[in-house]
Amino acid sequence: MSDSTSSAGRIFAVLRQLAQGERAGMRLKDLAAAVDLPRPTAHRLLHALMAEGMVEHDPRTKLYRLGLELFVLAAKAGSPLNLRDIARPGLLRLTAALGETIFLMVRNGFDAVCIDRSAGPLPIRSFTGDVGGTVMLGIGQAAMAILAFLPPGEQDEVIRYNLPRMRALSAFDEGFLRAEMARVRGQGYADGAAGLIPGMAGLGVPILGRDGEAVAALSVGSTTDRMTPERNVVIADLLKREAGEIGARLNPFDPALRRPGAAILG
Amino acid sequence: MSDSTSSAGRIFAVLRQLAQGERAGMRLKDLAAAVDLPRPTAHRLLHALMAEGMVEHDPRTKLYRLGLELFVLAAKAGSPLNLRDIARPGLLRLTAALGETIFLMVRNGFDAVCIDRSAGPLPIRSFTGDVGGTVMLGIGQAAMAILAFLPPGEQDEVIRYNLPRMRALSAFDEGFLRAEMARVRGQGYADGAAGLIPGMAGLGVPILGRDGEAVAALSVGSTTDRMTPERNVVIADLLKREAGEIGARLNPFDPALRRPGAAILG
DNA sequence: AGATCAGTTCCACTCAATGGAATATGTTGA
DNA sequence: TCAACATATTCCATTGAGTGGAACTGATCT
Repeated sequence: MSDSTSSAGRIFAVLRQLAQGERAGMRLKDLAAAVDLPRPTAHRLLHALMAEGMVEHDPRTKLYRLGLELFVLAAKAGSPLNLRDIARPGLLRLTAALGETIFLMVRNGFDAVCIDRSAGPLPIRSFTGDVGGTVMLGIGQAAMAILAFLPPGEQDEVIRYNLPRMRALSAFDEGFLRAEMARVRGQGYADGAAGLIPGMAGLGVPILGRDGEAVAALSVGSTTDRMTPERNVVIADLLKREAGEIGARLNPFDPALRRPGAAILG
Repeated sequence: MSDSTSSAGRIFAVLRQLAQGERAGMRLKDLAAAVDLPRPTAHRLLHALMAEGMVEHDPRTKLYRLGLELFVLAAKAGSPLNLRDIARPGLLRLTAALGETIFLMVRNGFDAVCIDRSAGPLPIRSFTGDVGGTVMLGIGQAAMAILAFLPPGEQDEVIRYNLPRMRALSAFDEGFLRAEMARVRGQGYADGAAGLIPGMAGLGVPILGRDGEAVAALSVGSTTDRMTPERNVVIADLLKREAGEIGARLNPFDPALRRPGAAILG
């Protein structure tokens, strides 16, 4: 933390704390304690954030919570030619064709973030949750599909970083993870082997950048009874087709870049 | 601007500038000029934001753009009992029943922000755009539905603030706006009178808080040929039913609040 | 009604952020 | 290929913006 502008650190510590905290919001005292700031400092910070619309305050209950301006910023975030815009038609086609909920997940460091979701008719529980939801690379079909299609060096790095975090939740060992990655890489898609959420199953395929490295994934979230082995093959094919098209539209000759071949995503 | 923590102001000025700027990102020089900061300061700020994951930097092109962590924060933002979660089933039902794209917009000061969207089969252009999209209260059917169902005092305030902003875009006069508000209030829904986007039409109904004040809106985005007067009535009825149910589930005896009757949204 | 606790305001001090200058890096043109 | 330029990045002495202890206010509990 050598030279980090500490204002920024504090501001986002506060915002993250509000994001973690109770849905209804947090009181000043608890928030200040949680981020380890004196009350007056936290107070001033919160009011600055309120002026920006990033935090809301219910005067009746004295609760602070995240403001809607964050949606406005998030809407513009993401890869340059906007993966989301490119992928949307594909998501809609898949939902229409399969009658399932489709997720678009992007790699973000050691995690994958859901940046779009096209909802099917049946209600789905997923650890991804909704747009903005995060999972460790390797957990769930989409994030597994991404991990399985990273270059080996990066895979190792991700595993080294994520394994300890995974153990905290459940029993994941490196051997199992690597075997699963190999299997997924072989068949070209991740399916719902790990029954992390009872009754729920899914299937994910990677979206590959020009260099053949996974930058994102498409996945289906569904129930176990709808994901039969025969249907899985059909679904995987459809997903692969769309993912391939998205990847192709992502890559070619990015006009914003000097030469073709540049990575689209950091 | 008396005592505002200027760090926060600068940080969000930078983020907003990145949101406005070109999709592909901005160079340090231009960004610094745009937010009127010396280059080194902008540079330090950007790197602090990168450490937080709020900004990404493509080393090849030297372009800075908004990072995916914003999605993570935005996912947790919004009203306490999470209007979005409450409303989602309704959005899905409506999309299924009507085959149209449904928007969920929430009031945010003088604007309305789209916080969810359930996509129908046909491609829709709307000024709202997507989740995170913003429109002035009064523009478009959803934001008009909200405006029309605010208490008179607030309506005046909104009009006073928004009219100048509106004139910049197109010819809106106060008389027209007020007449439209009265009409919408009378029929209980906003329909696509103003053809701001050629070929596109829509219909919005308010979601009312316990005090009868609009806090949000449901709207349909569609094409003019699909929005016939007869169908509008059917659509309005369906929307009203769902909006009523959402409003009801929003209000009663919020357990987070001491007494029933508190406003859910700031 | 008094006590207690959370929220808010105040302001002198200080240390963190600032930004001018210097350096490094990469880009353009000849 | 190499100079000339433009942009990005690092450095560090200066300083004023943010800090936080203390005091005030107002709400809530007993």
